Amino acid sequence: MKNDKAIEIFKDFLKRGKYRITPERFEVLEAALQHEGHFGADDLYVKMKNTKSVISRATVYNTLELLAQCELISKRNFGDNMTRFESNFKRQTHDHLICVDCGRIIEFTDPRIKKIPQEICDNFDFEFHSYSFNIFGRCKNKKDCLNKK
Amino acid sequence: MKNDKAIEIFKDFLKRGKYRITPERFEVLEAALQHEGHFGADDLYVKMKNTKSVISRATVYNTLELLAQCELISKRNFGDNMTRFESNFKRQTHDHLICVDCGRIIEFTDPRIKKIPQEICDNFDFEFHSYSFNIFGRCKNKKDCLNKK
DNA sequence: ATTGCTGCAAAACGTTTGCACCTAT
DNA sequence: ATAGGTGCAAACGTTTTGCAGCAAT
Repeated sequence: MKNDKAIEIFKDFLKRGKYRITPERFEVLEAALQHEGHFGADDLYVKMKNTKSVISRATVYNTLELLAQCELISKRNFGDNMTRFESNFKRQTHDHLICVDCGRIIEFTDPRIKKIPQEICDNFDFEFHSYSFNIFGRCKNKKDCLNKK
Repeated sequence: MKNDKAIEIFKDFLKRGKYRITPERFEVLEAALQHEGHFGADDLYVKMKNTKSVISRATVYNTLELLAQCELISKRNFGDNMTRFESNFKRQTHDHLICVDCGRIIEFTDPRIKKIPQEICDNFDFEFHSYSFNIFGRCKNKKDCLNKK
């Protein structure tokens, strides 16, 4: 199965941090990896509940935090006061273009962006951790517009 | 007084949008411009209340939204589920470097970043609105570290 | 056996809304 | 006169917490 590698990475991370290996944590990992695109913690909780899981909200929130720490998933923030996650597993790093009308999220990569964060950190005597580059606009082609808002 | 220009800009914006000119709105503008650095909407509300204002929470939130619309202030999001604002008035655009340990926010500018957002929007047939570029790291020099977290 | 993790519910937090009154137009 | 804005409080949605029981070490 293709998630075996992720399971192994998570297990190692838990061991290294002296966190316990529990079935619930792997249940959340499984659900997070199988989720398409970006999702909120509560979305995932509800989705898991709908598939007869007995997991608790707290465990989902806690585990997503751990998964973000070991970089199997990324935490995102698109300015709507809701933390979103997305799987990093077997995906290249990318940035986001968000339509302020309909909320549609487009992923893009630009080679010019890559080296900037590390350089800025060096300039200010910071140890680089992560960065987020979000561009907000309006999609002109309204055929694609989801108009969720 | 140096905020006269901002008051004028806001007044024009309100007229253009057929919003009413009310003393409360200018009270919020005044407070926002005089606030140093980044602030949350509720911080500003509390600060205004502490200086004997009778303004309501709803008015502060609504007015900050209007001030962001006319670009006298900027809305920021540093990943902690709290919208922050900062005055744009007489300031050059900049990006942010945030310490994940202590929450300290450093502003920087990098000329390479400027043109990217518009280009990306063109590529995807979007009308450019705004962008945010946040870098997260840990400050190595712990003398400066605020250790708020 | 001992912590740490879990589920549950309730609290906390920032933000938004509903409503009656008020005020700028 | 009348839309629209205001203050207040209560509701909202997301996230965090407290606690008793459970399970991984």
